[in-house]
Amino acid sequence: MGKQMTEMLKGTLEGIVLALLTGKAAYGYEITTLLREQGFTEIAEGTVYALLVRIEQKGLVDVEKRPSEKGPPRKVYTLNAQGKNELDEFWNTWSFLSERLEELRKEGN
Amino acid sequence: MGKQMTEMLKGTLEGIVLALLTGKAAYGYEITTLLREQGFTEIAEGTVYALLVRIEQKGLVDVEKRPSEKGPPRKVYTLNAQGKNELDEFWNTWSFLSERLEELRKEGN
DNA sequence: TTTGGAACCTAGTATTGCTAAGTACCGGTA
DNA sequence: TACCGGTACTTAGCAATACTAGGTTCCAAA
Repeated sequence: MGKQMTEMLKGTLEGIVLALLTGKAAYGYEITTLLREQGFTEIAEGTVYALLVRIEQKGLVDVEKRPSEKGPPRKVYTLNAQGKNELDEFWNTWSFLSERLEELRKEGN
Repeated sequence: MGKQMTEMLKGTLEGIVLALLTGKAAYGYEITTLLREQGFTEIAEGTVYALLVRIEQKGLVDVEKRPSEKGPPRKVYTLNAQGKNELDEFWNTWSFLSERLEELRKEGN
């Protein structure tokens, strides 16, 4: 992963995962796969699991264990009310930053 | 500063400062003021100085000391060729992330 | 002399993504 | 049976970066 991307993901990856969970519960391995499909091809597996632990501890998601036919049980994450709030805030913060950067890019000669 | 914004600035603040330096040299105190005017009202002064040390050590800027009428000498930073390359890469990384996020936002129901 | 603003510096902390290694479960294959 | 590969999750230690909270220097004005 490019160093720039790694640093830029700090603070956005959590929002990205929360957004992925909107309207659709998912488990860790699945989320990693989704991220890779969306173009984040080099996201480390461990990164995702660590992030999921974090958002669970923050109370942004509800967790349910479900058996899998192909391996150890899955931990399925569902966005709860608090998680939705956090996601709203994330979009606000993102919008602000995004607008500032687009202005800066325009000015750049 | 909101915690989300703090985390989101990781990886973008450097790009923002490089962008500010495009076509216009500036010194630390001035850059801090510029950032505040652009809406980043709570950027810590120490953060900017530390960042300037970093980009100087990475060789992205040239530095010149100039006397000031009102205090200790200013350190004026100018974007050099390597800095312009870094800024280009920054915009590429930013564009990628930005596009992914806009897609995610659209999908969010 | 003291105060305040301009201008810069830095040690320590918290957060977060990555590296690298591991465990558990199961089906297929030699 | 024994092994391998894919699914699925976990964790300890490291690196990068923004913040906190102090500090220093210089000069002019009160």
